[in-house]
Amino acid sequence: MIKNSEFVEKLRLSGLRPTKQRLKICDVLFNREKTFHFTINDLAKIISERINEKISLATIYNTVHAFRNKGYLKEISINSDKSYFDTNISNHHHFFDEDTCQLIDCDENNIDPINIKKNITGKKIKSIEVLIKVASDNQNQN
Amino acid sequence: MIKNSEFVEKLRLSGLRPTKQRLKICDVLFNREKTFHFTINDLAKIISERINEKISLATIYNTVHAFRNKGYLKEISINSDKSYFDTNISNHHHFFDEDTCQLIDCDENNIDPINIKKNITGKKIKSIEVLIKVASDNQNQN
DNA sequence: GTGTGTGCAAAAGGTTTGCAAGAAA
DNA sequence: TTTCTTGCAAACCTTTTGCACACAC
Repeated sequence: MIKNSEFVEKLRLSGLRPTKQRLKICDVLFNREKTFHFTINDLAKIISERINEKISLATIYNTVHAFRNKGYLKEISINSDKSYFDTNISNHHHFFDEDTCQLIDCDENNIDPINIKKNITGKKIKSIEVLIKVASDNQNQN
Repeated sequence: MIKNSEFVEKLRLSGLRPTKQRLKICDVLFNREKTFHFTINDLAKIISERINEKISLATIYNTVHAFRNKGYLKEISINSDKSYFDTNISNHHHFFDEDTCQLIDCDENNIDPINIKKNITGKKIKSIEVLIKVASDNQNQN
């Protein structure tokens, strides 16, 4: 259980004012046992279920983007109509369950480190993401 | 240079009627030396530049999705506001240049095969995609 | 007070859909 | 003539934006 004052400090340190909305979003995002994978829509739904006052969608977008830019959230590469975020910011990879559209962290022991032998000239590698798409066996697609 | 009759046959074999629009799109997509990475918007622009008659956006979406479902195109996982497709349907990975928003095929010798030691119970691995994001060195992000 | 953050509604952008007209079989 | 495909416009959904008001400092 992370205390409110810790969030306040963390936000201050990164130059973000600890507003009521941001603290509430911190609470929803980071007071969890397991890492949390979500879309903005998921998050908005959880927030509206948990609290009386509503946080505007624009604020949720702002906050999530601010947290991502500060490195408190990771945005996951999936081709989807929506963006997925992850509270686990460590270097790790994902399963994506196509049946449920859910992300699942891939344990780091479950996959060997990726080694890129030759990079694009003049560019720097910013990230390496592995996405393992899975689905039930009895799936037919057309 | 692939002949029109080859496209006709290919489409027929997959149960798709070889319409004028689909054949034109085949020509734009598959009559190339190198593999082609594109968004629907890219494709629509190229089509409208190359031919007199216009193909409706809805038809382009229909066709690209049909081709993807038949396995003639691969959809690439990137978190982006738009979908990216690839005419290279072989097992391979990608660089994504964040400066230009362009995909670049990663040579298969450039990265060792990915080995997933433990899969999600009850699920089958449908694909493994590696995305290497690169950008110019002098990039600051906030 | 000054600057930042919030909320609302409107707008934007990509994608999908419904349906009538057209083309392929 | 039956079925599939196209084209258009409207609808949809996620995300962004502009701006007035509120809050943090």
